[in-house]
Amino acid sequence: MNICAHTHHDDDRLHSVHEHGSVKERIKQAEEICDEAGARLTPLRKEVLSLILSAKAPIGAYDLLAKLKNNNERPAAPPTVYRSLEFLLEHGFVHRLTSINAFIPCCHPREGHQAAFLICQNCHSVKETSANDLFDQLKSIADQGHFQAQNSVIEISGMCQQCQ
Amino acid sequence: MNICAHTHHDDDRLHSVHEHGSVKERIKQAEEICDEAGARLTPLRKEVLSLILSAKAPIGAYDLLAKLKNNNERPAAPPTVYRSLEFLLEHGFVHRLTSINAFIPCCHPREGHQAAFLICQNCHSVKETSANDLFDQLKSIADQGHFQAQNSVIEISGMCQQCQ
DNA sequence: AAAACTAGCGTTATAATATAACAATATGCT
DNA sequence: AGCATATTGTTATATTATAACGCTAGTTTT
Repeated sequence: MNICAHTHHDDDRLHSVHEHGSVKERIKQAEEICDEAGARLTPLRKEVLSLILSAKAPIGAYDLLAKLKNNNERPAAPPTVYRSLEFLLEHGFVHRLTSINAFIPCCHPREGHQAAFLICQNCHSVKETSANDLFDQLKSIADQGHFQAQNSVIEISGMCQQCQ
Repeated sequence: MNICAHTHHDDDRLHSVHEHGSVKERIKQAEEICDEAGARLTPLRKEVLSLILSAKAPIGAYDLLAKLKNNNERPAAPPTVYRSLEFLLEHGFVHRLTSINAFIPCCHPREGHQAAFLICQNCHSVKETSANDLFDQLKSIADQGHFQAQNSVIEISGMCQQCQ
């Protein structure tokens, strides 16, 4: 099992930088992935991804919209943001946290993994965990129900270590 | 592990009736639980619960609102529904499916359990599973992240047996 | 090169989901 | 009855998300 943090706590941020690289590096990685896949990381998409990477907590669509408007002349309306988010989700660069209607970067965009999230209700930090055992179990539950799983949402809310 | 269905498929419905009793019986059970807990299952709350029990698929807040308006003279606005839902959620009579913004009855209101849900994207049936092993694993993930879990959302979307 | 096609984005409008704030009424308690 | 509290009514608005249509620029086809 593997836990990655997306947070504003200093210690975690250091850890996070070590693990994930700077925003710039991660954008560059996204560009490479898009090149390989024949997808287009346009300036708009890049900016939205960059905003999500820079945010130190999950960020909502309308917060992204506001930042887009602040940052530049580019006109921006809700579909501008949602379309970019759709692209970023499809290509695995970000995750949607459905229980809080917000978005965070994916720690391991190449892996196409499913993840479980630990969401701190106090400081809004999020830890992304790729727990293979967990997903094996989920799969066995689905199998026992003769259910063909396509997509899973696992979000645990509570209190992170720093906030306890 | 234990799987319960909330669906309109005939075979499942029979199964479901056998398992859970009729709407009337389940309302009665809710009344008993409220009595024990000193909570008040008012006519409004009872009606909302009854609507959720009668629906053969997850039902949204505004659908409930529309049915309330149809059924009687009682005036109804969004807060009417949301407040009842809040009560029913708190007392474990219903679950919220955050990935589809809808509500279903809880199969085992006395147990105060956490559940995982298998949501069919085709027929909108839902199976509720109380998978203890799964929650043990979740707990161990949370522990490893030194995270104090309060609430978990596990929703798997896909295709149920009948729809495959 | 002109025409047809397409992906991406702009723009306007609206749908769908949820809550805040305050007023009125019902219920339980002494 | 009088008081406190819980519940519901009511109005307004916040928040999240999508539909529908048009424009532009780049690409492909002829």
